[in-house]
Amino acid sequence: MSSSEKYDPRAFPPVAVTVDVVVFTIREKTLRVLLINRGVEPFRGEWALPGGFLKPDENLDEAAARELAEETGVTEESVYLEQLGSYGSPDRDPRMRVVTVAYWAICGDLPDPVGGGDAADAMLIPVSMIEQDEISLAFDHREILRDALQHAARSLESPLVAAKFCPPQFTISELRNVYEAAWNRSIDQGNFQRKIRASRMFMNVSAQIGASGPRGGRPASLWSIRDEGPDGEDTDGSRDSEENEAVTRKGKTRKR
Amino acid sequence: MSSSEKYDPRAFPPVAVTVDVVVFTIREKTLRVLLINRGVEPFRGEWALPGGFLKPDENLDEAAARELAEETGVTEESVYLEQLGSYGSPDRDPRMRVVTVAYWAICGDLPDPVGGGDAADAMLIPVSMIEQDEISLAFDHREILRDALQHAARSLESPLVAAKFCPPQFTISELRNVYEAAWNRSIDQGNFQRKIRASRMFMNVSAQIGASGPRGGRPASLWSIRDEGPDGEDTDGSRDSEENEAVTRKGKTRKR
DNA sequence: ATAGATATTATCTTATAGACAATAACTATA
DNA sequence: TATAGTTATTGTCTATAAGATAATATCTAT
Repeated sequence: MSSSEKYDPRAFPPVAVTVDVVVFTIREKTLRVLLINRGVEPFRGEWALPGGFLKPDENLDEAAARELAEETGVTEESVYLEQLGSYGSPDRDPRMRVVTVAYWAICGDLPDPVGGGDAADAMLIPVSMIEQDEISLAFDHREILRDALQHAARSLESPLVAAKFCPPQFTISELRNVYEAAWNRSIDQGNFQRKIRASRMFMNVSAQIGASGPRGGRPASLWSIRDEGPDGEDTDGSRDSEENEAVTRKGKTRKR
Repeated sequence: MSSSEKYDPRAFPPVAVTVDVVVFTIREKTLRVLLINRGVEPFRGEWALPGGFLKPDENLDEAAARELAEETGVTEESVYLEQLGSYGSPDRDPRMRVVTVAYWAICGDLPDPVGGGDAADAMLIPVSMIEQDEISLAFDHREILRDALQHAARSLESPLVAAKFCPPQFTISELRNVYEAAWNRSIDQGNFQRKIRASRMFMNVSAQIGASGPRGGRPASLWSIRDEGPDGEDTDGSRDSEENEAVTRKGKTRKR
């Protein structure tokens, strides 16, 4: 086909375009994904990613944000939401040709009883259950979720992305828990601390007045994403590197 | 919208799905992209990415491979072709709603006079011309190309991807030229040599019997992608690291 | 006061990147 | 043939970062 006939509006094959969203969050130190139990055929009773039709007047990002809001109630612009890729096998939906544009999102705090409308059920399923085939997904959503996990693991190399799993103010240990949940291995406390402080991506709020955890221990300091300015403050004295730095994934410390 | 009505086939908005391909290659040590001069309205006479409708019986990857073959004649499976992302602003095509799935490709050797059919013209345009706004693109193809360039620059961190710009057998300097063209800065010869050899991603063909360049100089050895096996041979004696290693982008050597 | 738990800092070793110098092997030309 | 120019290849040095590991600080619970 030459490009001159590419945009002939009279002869395009009938295709429906949907947007699906892979919503990640962390619960009980476990990486989880939001799944909807389908109430209708096909795949009735199976779990699927939340999603829906692209509407005539919205672009793809807007459609994804809308789906995210409808399914979770989360509307803040602070949410991390990024396009993952598109899936369009001719038979991925048994009823008609559907191309879906997949997004993935990080929600630091989800309202617990998600789901609504006539969706039969909605749950935050640990991704380990899907990886171990303990749960089967509708359509090609297992493939989408696999790609999303891979993409998320890479994106987490930037601590700024990892911080999206955390509340606005967080301890360095909370941030470390994100990595341990997503990468499924333990990370050395001291080295991680050094890395994060040296990155200068975060700033120290309420210097060392965090509360102790339920099992005691020295209270941690609270951090938040640096709101920049030509040169932000430094509550403590660390003033090391610039602001590149990523958290590496090839370390050898194993999951506890 | 709840997921139960998501797949109602009777009520989906009319959308056309196309596939566009950003084809990169290197000519005269310059990174270039294949563009088609549009022969019809809208954007008649402007440059656009090659692309076309998604056909009823093919998936997205197949459609991209077909477009690539139709527009360039390249059909080898050795070509690097990867999905980039989808673009679906409601007004990106003035005539109707079109969602396009963009791909990007690396062609090591393109037949020079590309283009065919009733496409008015096809050319390999240096990406620097588009970056400097010396050429304007149809639709949102400038945005797509910008994203493709960014994605390609990151993908090049793996020398295996960079090697796709080269013929099956290549010298380390040819491989270095890929980085210099794509990242637009010079790279230290010695350090690059060390890096590539240490990576063990390539193997030494015809040990040191390459021909000299047109301006003389010590002849280079030829390399190709390692075809693995439990432990491939080593024409020379280097036997350093394992097989991770990426080429870093943050160096300070400036473009010559 | 002591044990247990977590946070934070410090040391040491190793690997790698980048800067830079030195050598090797060719072509072209005086 | 000698010499300059060009490219390929190897070597050395330094700075930086990662990982392992230990030491210290500050809390809770008993």
